[in-house]
Amino acid sequence: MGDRVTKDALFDGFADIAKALANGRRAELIDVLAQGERHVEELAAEIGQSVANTSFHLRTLAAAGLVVTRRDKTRIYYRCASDRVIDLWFALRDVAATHHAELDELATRYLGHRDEMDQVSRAELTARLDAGDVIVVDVRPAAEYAAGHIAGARSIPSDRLARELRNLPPDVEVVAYCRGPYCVFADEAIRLLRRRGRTARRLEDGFPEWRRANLPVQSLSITNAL
Amino acid sequence: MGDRVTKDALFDGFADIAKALANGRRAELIDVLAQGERHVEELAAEIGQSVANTSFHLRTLAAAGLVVTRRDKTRIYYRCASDRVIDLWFALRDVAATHHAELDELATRYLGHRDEMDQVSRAELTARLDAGDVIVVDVRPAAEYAAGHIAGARSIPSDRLARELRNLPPDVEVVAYCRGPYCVFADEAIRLLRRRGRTARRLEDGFPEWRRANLPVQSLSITNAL
DNA sequence: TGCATTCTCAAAGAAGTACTTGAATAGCCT
DNA sequence: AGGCTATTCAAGTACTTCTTTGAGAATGCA
Repeated sequence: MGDRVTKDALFDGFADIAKALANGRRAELIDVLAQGERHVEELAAEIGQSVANTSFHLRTLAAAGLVVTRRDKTRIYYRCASDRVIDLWFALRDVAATHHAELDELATRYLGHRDEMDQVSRAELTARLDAGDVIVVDVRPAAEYAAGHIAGARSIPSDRLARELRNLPPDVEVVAYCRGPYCVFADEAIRLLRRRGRTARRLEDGFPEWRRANLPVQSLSITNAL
Repeated sequence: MGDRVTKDALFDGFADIAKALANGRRAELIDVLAQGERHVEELAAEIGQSVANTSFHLRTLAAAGLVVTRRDKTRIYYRCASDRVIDLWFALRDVAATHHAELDELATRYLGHRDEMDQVSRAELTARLDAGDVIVVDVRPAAEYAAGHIAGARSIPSDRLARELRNLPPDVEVVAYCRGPYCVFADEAIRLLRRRGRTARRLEDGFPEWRRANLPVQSLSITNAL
């Protein structure tokens, strides 16, 4: 009790959690799993890795307790172990954005320039949803919409937006959202919508941040309006 | 923009932050630096490592942007780059406590059994400090008290408590605090005080949590009552 | 029961990390 | 200027991690 060896072992335990996140592919996995549960094959496609390597990274995350699994027939679904894991991921991103010297440049290269002023806040969207004068479009992959989305949002994955645009009622502003601040789907959607003459803005951040703010969400099986 | 290679580079950037924390000795350093700034030699003693190795770990933390330095004469003082780093450390500990299978056992082995019911909440201590019917004792090393402490607290580092106990007014409850939930100083102090017949309790968590809750703090140079 | 699907495991090489030792640097003080 | 102190750097060894490949295990369906 109180000795060096035990203290070192304890802090090695904390470091184990950080080790689990200390790989870019695993960070991508957590970012995807923050949207909701997914199975291995989909996750492998999302992070652009082999199924074997994805499985290896998922086991690493599971060994640290960050993700848990559920089997349905031959599929195994992974999900974040709890909202605490999501909060840790947010905190990590936050530190990276504030202090990591090169991250700004990397983010700009991946995302392009984004006009922060041109985003809809969660508070504004809540009010506009109540007023009913806005169409909210979820441009993430359909599996993520199914696992959970903003209550009242409509799913149009970004690769289908060009085709389905005609089905959106005209003369109503569109608000698009995606995975979060480091996701390009909503930005691409906004650009496309504006080229087609629509009024469109991006929701600040994405679905996980909306959910963590205790705002109303739905999933295709369970409705969880708050 | 939006391509695989750039996305991987971006998430490797996030992983860099996690890598910085992915070592037990660096985790200990952050836990100490969450108390306030310290110089290399002290930090080396705190984590039980050589100065060279401590310096190496500190540079690793600095390269990731988690800590920054300040020179004063021949000493170099390290401190956390911002409160976001502290929040990340809290989030990491939180996940570890909730999901890391062996951490509970490691923590109990290091800390011994701690009666959660027997702690003073921050809210209660704030009220009692206003009422003035309590003595608050900071049992961390003197350097940490100097860098910042609870407003109104008195410094008695745990290794000096037995000798200085007689100077504490009798018949007043003592509340001891230290670095946080994974620090043994306050627990040891409480045990000693009770053996000597004093009424004594531990403050929940420690100084960094008090400060992050925006409660009044002081340092030996600057007073920052809120 | 047999076969397909989905995921995990094992081995192996390349790359990266931790800690020690001893030398080098940078700023102080007389 | 010269010696002093505090810190960093460099080299070396032992250990760990990442990714690929191909085999293996668990479940479901016909």
